[in-house]
Amino acid sequence: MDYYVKSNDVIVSADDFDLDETLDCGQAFRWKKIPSDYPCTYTGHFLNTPLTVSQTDGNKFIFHDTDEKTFNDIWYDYFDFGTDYSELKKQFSEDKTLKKACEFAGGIRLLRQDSWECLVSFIISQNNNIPRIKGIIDRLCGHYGGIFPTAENLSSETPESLGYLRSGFRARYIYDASRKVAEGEVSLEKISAMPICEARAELKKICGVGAKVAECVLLFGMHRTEAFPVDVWIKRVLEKYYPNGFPEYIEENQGIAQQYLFHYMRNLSE
DNA sequence: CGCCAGGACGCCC
DNA sequence: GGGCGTCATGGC
Repeated sequence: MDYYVKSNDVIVSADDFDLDETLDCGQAFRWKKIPSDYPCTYTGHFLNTPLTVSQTDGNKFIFHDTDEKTFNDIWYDYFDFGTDYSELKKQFSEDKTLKKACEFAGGIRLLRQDSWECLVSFIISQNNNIPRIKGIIDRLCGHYGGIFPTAENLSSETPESLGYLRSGFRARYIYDASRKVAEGEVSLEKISAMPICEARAELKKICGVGAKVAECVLLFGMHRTEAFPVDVWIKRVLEKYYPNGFPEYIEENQGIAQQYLFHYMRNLSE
């Protein structure tokens, strides 16, 4: 990754990075593709910091209206520019199926998202499809002025007052997560530093957080790259390509491998 | 219309 | 421990 500042933009050249593949592969739900003069432009947030970013050609990116400090303090980490994905994909490609998945969408990067937003987002994700998950989160943020609400914000709601989300049975789960986090009964900060088994158990204290959601929070919201969420798509991958188990040598990065496989399997038939 | 979705939970055996 | 029905909503 290399960059320079030009007027109000930070211009980045980065390999192993594709905006469509990274921002629309089911790890984050709040980035929106918008029309622009560039081939591909997305707008979104990390916490309260907004960003509009374009991909101009293969490996050139424009972080619009961004100063050098904001880029270094926020976006460098958010887009995981400190990780060598080329090296990771080289390791993954020792496995035949993963090699195909990496070739299919080699521009996926594991975003370092906010743990609280991830927790709520993946509670909403259960037994749900991606377009509708996005809709519910959109209504949630819309209700709070376009910003993802804090646990304190949401703990003053009730499952009933969350009706505007049309999130169904998940409303009381959102409320329970908000209350427990706001009151300190569950500390996401402490969980992120725990050994992974303890972290899983701690997350599951929240109603509506089971094995899959806990794994997603660990992977996407705490960058625990050994976390391995198994949803229906990954279940199909495991049954079809890994009847004897997933390669052990990938273990500490199996969450990242999972992202390539998820995207590969989901788009295979399209 | 029916089937499905980045599942969790309670109940049953 | 594993199997099964239920949960609310809407995308396709």
